[in-house]
Amino acid sequence: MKLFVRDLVLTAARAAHAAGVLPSDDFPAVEVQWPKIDSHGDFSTNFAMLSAKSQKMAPRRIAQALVDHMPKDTKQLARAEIAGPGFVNFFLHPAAWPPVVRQVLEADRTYGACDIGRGQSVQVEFVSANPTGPLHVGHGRGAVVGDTLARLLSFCGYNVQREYYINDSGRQIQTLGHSVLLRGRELVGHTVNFPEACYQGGYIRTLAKDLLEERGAAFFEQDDEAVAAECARFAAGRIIAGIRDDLGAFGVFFDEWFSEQSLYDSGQVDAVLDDLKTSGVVYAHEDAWWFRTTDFGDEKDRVVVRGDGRTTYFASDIAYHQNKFHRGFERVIDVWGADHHGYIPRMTAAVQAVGRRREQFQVLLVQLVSLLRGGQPVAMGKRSGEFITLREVLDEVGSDAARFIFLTRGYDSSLDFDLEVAKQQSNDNPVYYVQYVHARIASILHKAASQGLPIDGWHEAAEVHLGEVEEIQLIKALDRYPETIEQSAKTLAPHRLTFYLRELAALFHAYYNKHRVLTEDIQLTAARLCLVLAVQKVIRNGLSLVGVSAPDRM
RNA sequence: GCGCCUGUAGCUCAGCUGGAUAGAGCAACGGACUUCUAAUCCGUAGGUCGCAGGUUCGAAUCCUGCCAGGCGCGCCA
Repeated sequence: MKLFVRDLVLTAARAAHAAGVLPSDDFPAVEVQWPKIDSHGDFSTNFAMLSAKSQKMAPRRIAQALVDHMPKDTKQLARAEIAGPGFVNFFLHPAAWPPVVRQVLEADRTYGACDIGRGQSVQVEFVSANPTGPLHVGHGRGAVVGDTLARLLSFCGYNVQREYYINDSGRQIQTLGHSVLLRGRELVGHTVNFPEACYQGGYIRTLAKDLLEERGAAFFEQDDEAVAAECARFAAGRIIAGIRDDLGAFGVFFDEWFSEQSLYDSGQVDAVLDDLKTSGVVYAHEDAWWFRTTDFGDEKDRVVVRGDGRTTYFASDIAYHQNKFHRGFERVIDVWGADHHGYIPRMTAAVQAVGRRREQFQVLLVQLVSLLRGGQPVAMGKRSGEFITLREVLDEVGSDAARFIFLTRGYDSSLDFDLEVAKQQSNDNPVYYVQYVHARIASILHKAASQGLPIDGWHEAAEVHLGEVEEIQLIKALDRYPETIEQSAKTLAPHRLTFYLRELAALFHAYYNKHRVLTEDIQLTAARLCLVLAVQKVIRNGLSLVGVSAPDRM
């Protein structure tokens, strides 16, 4: 509907120019917005103010010219008026709205989809937690942000791939292997001194026990590097499998689990370092190799190969991101924890050094989650291993509530996740508020069906019988859905979708409390069934993009 | 010290990349179930958008400088 108004403005402007009222045909991009106040109409445009310069005219005079040349042959437009400094406000005829309901019903699951992506190949990399222990709530937030973003982008015509990067190389993995080995030795009767640097969590013992069952006691009696490596491989494999299960229970799935080690095995790390050495981006200083990230705006150069010859994490990350682009992604989005923000300048430097544009690489920093229970912080010791896992949270509050709550704020502000609130089946808990709409409508439809009423799609009665204020407001909200989707995809802001859903839900609940859908009047009932069915579809579509179920009963 | 994020109602947060009289939800107070689900709704109250300048027709939004909180600044990952 917004597009319709945009066309009105443009044709009016052209007509005014043709009639000689507007001197210039250099028009700005037409912006149409939804006014907050009813008296400002259904839509408004700031076109007159924006073109004041190029027209060399006062905004209100331009606005007048627009209004004078507004197409007269349209039935949807009731009137256009000038207001304030030069806004043109559009008032639509109530009959302009019901066709939106028809669009929703006909488009069904594809309502709101668009093609701004034009098949562009995008990778979203998220979670990517080290395989040294189970996921916690913070990872959960990253998982939901990344996953929902991927769903949104793909709904908007992007060709999306979801990837999890496994840091299965380097120090942490060695430590993991060592930790398991030591716990294994304990199990077979040795007294060991368990260093603080090792992983303290109880899951290490479980892993050791599993390994003991599989390989027998003799395995832990050996004492060499190979055994520790074996432990590491075993433990990492198990942990990743666990992570995969936990994410699956959360409705998060990946197309690719990419191994860091594979970059070393295939020689890609060495290859990219060699290339960068020849091009001079990587240089020797003292006894290490440095990346000239300052050339790309970083505050200091960064080491890629240490004095002892070992590469840094950064080195493999350069190779990794080069690899991403080699695989054909035109755009790469990384979702990171906010504590990694210092890493962004060097990573964008790396992306540019391997020949890509800065805009092709974006990082989303997801802020911290504080876990609470009834307002009190839950202790989340890192080293101690005393933390609540994502799995435990899911078991307690359920995937729907957890996912929705993670999206009730923008990812760039920190979030309090209260277990008690998340569990509550009350209006403190926004998931149920939205889901309840779906259930209520399902219930209406159920009853309608039992009375033999038509509930399968568009009915012409809706053309003339949807005129209540609450009905028009609902339809206007339905009309806004496609743009909400597009905007959240464009700005990479999945939380906008949950906010929209709450708004739509509020409008529906208000409508529901004021008007009955099933009435004595068959035509009216048929019309309202159409509306309510359309609302249900949009709720269902929106929830599905967020990865939340749309129950028929609650 | 430098950098990033945040600062909006008592609390938790939105605010459609610059629009008109800044919005929700909690909490508080007062109302609505014989009806298609009260996990809901209606009403009341609540504001110097951290502070000070600047940019322009117009600023919560953009720029600068302060103030406060969080995080980061390794040849760690």
